[in-house]
Amino acid sequence: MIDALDARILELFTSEPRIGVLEASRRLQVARGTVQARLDRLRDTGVIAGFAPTVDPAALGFRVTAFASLDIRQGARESVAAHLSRIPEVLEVHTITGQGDLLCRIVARDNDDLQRVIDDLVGDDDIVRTTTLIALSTVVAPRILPLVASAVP
Amino acid sequence: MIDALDARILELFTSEPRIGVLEASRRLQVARGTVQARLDRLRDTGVIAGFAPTVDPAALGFRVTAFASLDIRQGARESVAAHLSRIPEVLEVHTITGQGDLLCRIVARDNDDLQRVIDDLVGDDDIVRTTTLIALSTVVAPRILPLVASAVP
DNA sequence: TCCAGACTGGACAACCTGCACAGTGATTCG
DNA sequence: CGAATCACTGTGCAGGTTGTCCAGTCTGGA
Repeated sequence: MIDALDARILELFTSEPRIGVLEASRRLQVARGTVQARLDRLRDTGVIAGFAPTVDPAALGFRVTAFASLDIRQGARESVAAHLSRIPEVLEVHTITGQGDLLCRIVARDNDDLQRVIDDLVGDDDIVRTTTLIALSTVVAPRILPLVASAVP
Repeated sequence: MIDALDARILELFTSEPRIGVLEASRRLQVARGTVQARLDRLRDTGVIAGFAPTVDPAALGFRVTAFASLDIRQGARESVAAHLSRIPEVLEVHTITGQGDLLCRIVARDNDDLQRVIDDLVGDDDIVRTTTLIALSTVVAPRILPLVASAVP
């Protein structure tokens, strides 16, 4: 899938994104065209989904992160999904196995605000039950480099 | 915290990251220095955490995403955290309220591979119980723009 | 009214990008 | 075995962009 050079490119651009292709090629001791071609390929194959800036919700004032598990009425997934996507504090929703039907990642300004967001959430009659888990602290921050390294043959 | 111009800058760089400061200033009808100053400030205040490439685990061959809730022995959080951070498939771990003690986001190549990852996970004696939720589909993909828009006064 | 902060428009040198090219080495295939 | 294919190298060029200045203007607040 990817080789050691790809991994080193990903590592380099993850730790120093503003580095540029030329400087990267110098650091990696390869030709500029090679780095360019690798980056193009990584983008084409979808490994690199994009170079969007990473926005920190906490810095925007949304200091509370929580996960909500939703049980929904059968066949109502579409409408619930539409409902959830209209709530800006809902950052991510997955269909899951197990107890609940949907798992949402949500943020709020504080605990009071979280109550408001959850009230918004459950404002849909097709949502039967919810369980909310508040994230108290981040033990391992979102990361991808170890996985990239482990993906190299 | 941020104003409408900040929000438009974030939107623009999120949807077209390779755009550059100059082109952005043209699109937004403001001076280049303004965009540059705003970007610097957004980075200084931590709103923009970075411009790291977004790596898609699925494109790397890790097609299964799951969430594992771990109950751990009291006072063992540190050692468990160290244990988890050594597993590359563990992308993110939070301390949470509620049933479990830790919530992990993990990926694996397929369901068989997920079993291996979970076996790795529970290989720590301080982990008392685990519940695993497999993400079957993504209803709302990770997003931040609606939140950015809602943060504007 | 005055001031500090933000925005504008302009300038400059230095740098980087996108693109192209020929040459080389390794691997695959007939 | 020879040929073809592919990736990488090293190089060059034109054009655009960046980082960094500056002076002037505008705005809201003291």
